[in-house]
Amino acid sequence: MPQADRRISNSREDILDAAQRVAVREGPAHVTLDAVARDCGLSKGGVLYNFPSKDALISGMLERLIGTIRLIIEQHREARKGQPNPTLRAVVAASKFTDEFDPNVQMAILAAAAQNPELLEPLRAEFAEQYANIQQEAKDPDLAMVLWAATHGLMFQTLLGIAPFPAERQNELIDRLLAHIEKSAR
Amino acid sequence: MPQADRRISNSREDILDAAQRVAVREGPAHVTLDAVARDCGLSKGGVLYNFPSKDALISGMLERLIGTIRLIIEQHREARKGQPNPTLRAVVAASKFTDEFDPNVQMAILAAAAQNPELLEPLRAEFAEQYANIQQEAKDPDLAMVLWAATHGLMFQTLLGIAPFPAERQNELIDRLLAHIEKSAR
DNA sequence: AAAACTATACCGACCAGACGGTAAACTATA
DNA sequence: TATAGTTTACCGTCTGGTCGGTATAGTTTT
Repeated sequence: MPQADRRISNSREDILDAAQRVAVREGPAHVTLDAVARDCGLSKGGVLYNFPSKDALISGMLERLIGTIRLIIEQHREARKGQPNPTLRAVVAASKFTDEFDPNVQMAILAAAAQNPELLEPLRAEFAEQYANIQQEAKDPDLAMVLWAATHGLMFQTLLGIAPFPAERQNELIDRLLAHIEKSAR
Repeated sequence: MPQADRRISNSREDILDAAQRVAVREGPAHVTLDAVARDCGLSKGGVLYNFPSKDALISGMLERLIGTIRLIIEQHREARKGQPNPTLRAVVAASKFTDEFDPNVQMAILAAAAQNPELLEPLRAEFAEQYANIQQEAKDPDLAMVLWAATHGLMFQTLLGIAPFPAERQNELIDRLLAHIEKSAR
């Protein structure tokens, strides 16, 4: 990503921004090519020039989403370098910041994935990598997996809006998770 | 639900059966009123007579799904009556049988919920009840929640096809979960 | 008991709108 | 002037939903 590339066309980023805005503002179902085009001040043709299909657009959204999450995780992991279970702890800690990512955006991706499961491939890859790292670092791999899964359980519950407790309680639980991990490392 | 009621019209059940078949056979995106009607040998009008809207149909699917899962959980809970954490252990144990419910069916509901989150209300209610029971029964409520969440994490991973391990490993993990619960009860 | 009436369950043609995608023409830039 | 980027106009399809109509069974009226 040299500067040249970015200047020539930051339309892609603009379009992805617009797609997110549309998802947040109008709901996951309204992330259509027309709506996105309208929002970013481009024509539909212009959008389709940058993303040759709607699936490509959704893919772009997911990849960018994973990218930013990855960054957060990486920061947390850096801070825990040398300590036990750095990846697991980073992932769990990062999950506290998930609220910043609007559920509607994630739901838009999920809805698209219902029609074309391959769209989730980047997510699968990310999970596979996390899995490998966590397993390798863990003294008790099974326990590590349980705690990793718990994080996802909490995330999905809030994503779908079916969590039976408020956000603060969820944060408590995440802290409890982290405590568990530290205890298990000893 | 006296017998009379059921005999007068089992169309609703027939339609729900068809909707499931369509979801499994053609994928979540193809669960349309036309497709369901075709599959159950009714006309679209007939389907809409029984379910006044597509949302109503999806709602029907979800409610029936929850009903059957509830049954399984109830059986497990009955078998654990008097022991500690009966609900939590029942829910976790029942999650082993989730594979029997085709992901496509669940994805169809999820996709519809992206357009109308209220559709998930029955699920929210079910979760709230599980939550209340589990919390009340647990000696360590936080830990119980972590394990409950872990179950959901595993379920969602396989539902979305992004689990980084095979089904056997997942079952191992569930057993590990159960072991954890028993240990924590002492 | 025959006729008139009503309710239930269903049919199937049709519609309006949304949506993804295409193609040709235009524009600016290097 | 060639190429990248974008616009405009249009198309075809899919889909949820409406609506008038029908057949059958049951109920009331005469």
